[in-house]
Amino acid sequence: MTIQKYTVQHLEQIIDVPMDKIEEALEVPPDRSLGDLAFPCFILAKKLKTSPVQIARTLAGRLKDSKSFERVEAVGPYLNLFLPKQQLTEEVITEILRKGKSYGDETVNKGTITIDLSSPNIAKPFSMGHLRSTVIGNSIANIASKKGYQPIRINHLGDWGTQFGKLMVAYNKWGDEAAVKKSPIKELNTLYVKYHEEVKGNPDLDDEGRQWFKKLEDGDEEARKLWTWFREESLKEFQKIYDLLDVQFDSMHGEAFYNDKMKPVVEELNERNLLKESEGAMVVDLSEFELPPALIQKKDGASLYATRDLAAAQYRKATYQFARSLYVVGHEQSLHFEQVKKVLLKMGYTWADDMEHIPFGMILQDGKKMSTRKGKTVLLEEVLNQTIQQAKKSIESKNPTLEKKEKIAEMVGVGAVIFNDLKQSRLNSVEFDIESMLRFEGETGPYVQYTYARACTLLAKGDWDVDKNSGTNDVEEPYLWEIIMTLEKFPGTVERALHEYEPSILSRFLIELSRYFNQYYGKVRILGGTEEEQMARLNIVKAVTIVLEEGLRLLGIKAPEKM
RNA sequence: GGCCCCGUAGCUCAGUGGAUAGAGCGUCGGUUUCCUAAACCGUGCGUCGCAGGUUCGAUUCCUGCCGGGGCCGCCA
Repeated sequence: MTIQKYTVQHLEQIIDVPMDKIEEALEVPPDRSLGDLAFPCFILAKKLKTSPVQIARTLAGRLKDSKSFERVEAVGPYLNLFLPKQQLTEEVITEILRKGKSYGDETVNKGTITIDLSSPNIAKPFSMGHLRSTVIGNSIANIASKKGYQPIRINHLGDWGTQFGKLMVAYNKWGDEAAVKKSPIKELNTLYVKYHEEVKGNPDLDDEGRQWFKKLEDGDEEARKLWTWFREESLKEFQKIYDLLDVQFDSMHGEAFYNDKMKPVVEELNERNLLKESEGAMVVDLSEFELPPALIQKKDGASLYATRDLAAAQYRKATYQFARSLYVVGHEQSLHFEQVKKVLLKMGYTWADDMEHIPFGMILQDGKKMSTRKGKTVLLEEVLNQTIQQAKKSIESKNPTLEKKEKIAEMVGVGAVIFNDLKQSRLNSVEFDIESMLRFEGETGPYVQYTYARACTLLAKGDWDVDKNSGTNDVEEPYLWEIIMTLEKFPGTVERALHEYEPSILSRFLIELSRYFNQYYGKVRILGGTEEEQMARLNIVKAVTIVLEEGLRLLGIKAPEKM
C-alpha cells in the first residue's frame, strides 16, 4: 500500500469527502518538522460553513487517539499528520524488493501505441535535433511499455523529396565516388552545401534538380541507383549512432515507402469531394477549423509532405490497429500535424483523434535555428565521441584500475548526452552547448550513474542477499524517510511522465532520489554495526539501486555497477 | 497581421490554486587515517515580464500588453 493511500484510507473515516478528493488535496509540508503529510482544510470550509482553522482543530481532536497516525496536529488551517514511519518504511521496501524491476509496472494491456521518432534525412548528417526526437521518442516508448502499451517504434526516414534530385545534380557535377564511399554523410552533405552555394549564381540548377527528382519518381534506372546507394550508405552511418544510443526500431519505413500509397489517398479525397483547386494546386479546405488549407498536390501533380503523412497514418492504423499514435517531431511542425489530423477527421476517420503530435523545442546556435543548407550543423557522432573521451579521462584520473574502461566510458559518455537532453522540459528551446554535456557534476546523467555505482559497491561489499533481507531500519536516520517517500513516488512519477509525454519528469525524479541517497550516504555509515542493522540499511540501498536502474533504463541510459 | 511555444536567482532551469518560491552551475569557504570527493556541507535582499480580472487565497487560472522564438501553399 502506498503512503498516500494509507493516509487517505485513514482520513476517509473522519472526513466526509470522496477519497480521490482527499488524495488530491494531500501535500507535503514545507518543513519536515511540521509533519509527514498535511491536509489543507480549505476545501471543507465552504461545505461546513466553518473556518478552516476551526475544522483543522476539530479533525485533530477527533484523530487524537487514532492508532493510524503517530501524531496529528492542527497548525492554522492545516491538519498535519505524522505517519507510522516504521511500518510504512517496511511496506515500501518489502514491495520494491519483492517486485524488483517490475516495481511500478502496469499489467493491464492498453493496446498498441505507434511512435514516430528520430526520422533523420538521408544524405544529411544526424543532427542534434534528430537526437531530441530519438531520445524523447525512445524514452516515451519505454515508459509506455512499462505502463501496459505495446510500443511500435517507427523511424520515418526522410528518404524522398526534391532534395534528392538536387543531390544527384551535385553529385554528377562535382561528386567523387571514392570520397563518398569513404565518408558518405560528410561528403554528401558537402555536396549539398555546395549545391546551395552554386544555385545562388545559377538558378537553372533547381530546374535540373526537379527534373532528377521527377526521373526518380518515374523509376529512371540511373536515378534509382543513385538514390539506393545514398540511402544505404546513410543508413550504415545512422546505424552506428543507433548502436551507441542502443535504440532499435520496429519499422524503418520512410517516406519513399508511401510512394504507391498516396494515389489512393488522393483518389479517396476526391471521391469524398474534399479536394479543391487553388492557385493550380489541390488543397483540402480547413476553414471550418480556422486553419489554413492543407496542400495535397502540387500543380505539377507531385505529392507533398501532408500527402505522405496521410498515407502513413492510414497504413499505420491498418497495420498496427493502434490505440494511440504519437509523432515525436519538432514543434515548428505543429500546424502540419493539426492539418493532417483534421483532414483525416473530414474523411470520416474518427481514430485520427488518437493521433497526437508530441512537439519539442529546437536546438539553437547563437539563439538561432541551425541550418543544414549552410552546413551549420553539429554532428551528433562528434558530440558523442567527445563525451565518451571525457568519460575515459575521468575514469583514468578517478578510478584507473577499473575493468572494462572502454565499455563504461561509453555508458557514461552516451548517458551524459541523453540525460542532458531528457532533463529539459520537452518544449524548451535549448542553446547547443557542448560544455554542458561534458560536465559530469551536478544534475547530470553521470551523477545518477555514479550514485547507482556507489550503491552497487555497498551491496557487493556488504554481501547483500535476497534471502537475508531482514532487519529493522532506524527510521530516524537522516534522509532515510526522504528516500522512502521518494521511492514510493516512483510508480506515480512514471505514470505522470507517460500521461504528459514528458521524460524530464522522470529525469528530475532520478536526480532527487540520487541527491537524497548521496545525502544519506554522507551522513550514515552503511556498512558496519550489527548484522541486523547493516542488512536493514542495505535493503534501503538495494531498493534505491532497483529504482535508479529501472528509471535510467526507461530514459534509455545504462547503469554501470562500477565507474 | 493570424495562430503556437517561452518569459522565475548572475547563468541554465525546476515548481505549485494554498503555510517561509527551489535545484544545478558559478563565487567564496569547508569535509577523505572510515562504504568510490563524478560525492557531501555551508554561503542567495528573486518587483516569479507588466497591468487588470476570477478566488478566502494567484508566481500558478482568465484577458490584454511588452519581450524572445517558431509556423502560416506548391521544402520536409
